Amino acid sequence: MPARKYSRQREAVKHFLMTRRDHPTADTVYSCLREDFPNISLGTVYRNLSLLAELGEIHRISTGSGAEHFDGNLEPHQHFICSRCHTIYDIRVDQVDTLMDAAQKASPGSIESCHLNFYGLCDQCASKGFNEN
Amino acid sequence: MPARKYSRQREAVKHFLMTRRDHPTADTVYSCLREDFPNISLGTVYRNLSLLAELGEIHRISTGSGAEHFDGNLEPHQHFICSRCHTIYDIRVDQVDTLMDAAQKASPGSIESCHLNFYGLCDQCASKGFNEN
DNA sequence: TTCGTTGCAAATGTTTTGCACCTGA
DNA sequence: TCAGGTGCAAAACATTTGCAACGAA
Repeated sequence: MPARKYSRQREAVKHFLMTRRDHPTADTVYSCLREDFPNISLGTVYRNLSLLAELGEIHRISTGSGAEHFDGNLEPHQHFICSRCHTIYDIRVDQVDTLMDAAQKASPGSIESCHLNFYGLCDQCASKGFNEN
Repeated sequence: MPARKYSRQREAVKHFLMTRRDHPTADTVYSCLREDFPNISLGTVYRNLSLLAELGEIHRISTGSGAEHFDGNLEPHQHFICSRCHTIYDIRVDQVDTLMDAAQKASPGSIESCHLNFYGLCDQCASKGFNEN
């Protein structure tokens, strides 16, 4: 890994994610940062998102539909993803540490992290009378 | 949802996944099926994978790196994904039902399924002396 | 006959990369 | 000074889609 230098852009990407309570995609980060950095490029946003994720300073969320989402919230938490509107909600489940201990016993390697996504219809969509399909 | 007709290709996609113990990508499914169906197209493979996943006859696995993987194993199980070689291992953790009950209480919607991925270095990679980065 | 399915190819959407220039240390 | 970072544009991937022909019911 090469040495790292300060960059205004990287700082802005991280700061932006930390002040959001939702889970933007790279493209959303790009559009929003453009307001402060009219010349920032999408490539730079992607490069910094990948780097920050690798450093563990942000989290990458794969929902299984379309683009990746990013999360600046480092508190341990999990996600509920609505199968209809694809909104990602934060939820907090306590038993995760116990779960990881149990999983470690059955695991072909040393577990370092765990992504726990719950899927279903969110209450908003349910109240609009949507059913699953 | 439209009525469904039998198709040799869809049957082959499903059969292929059920006989594999690993977790192929769409492209792998395509390449392997080409041996039996020299004319099958990638589009058809994608269409059938999506359809089967929607019907719950196979599972879609998002690892967060590159293409989606598919799994014909419908037994409840979870995955350990090596951060270095990206191999997906099946693991079995028992507490998942309890966990889902607990999550339901904190959830902004009705939970229907849950994807649980563990990340870390697999023993193979660890023994090759790799560290995390 | 009907309508879902296929193969093909083109299109789309997302992410990565090469390169010349810029900038922080 | 110089390695890392940036902007830009092109490329690389992964996946979806339009359409005419095909095939199951």
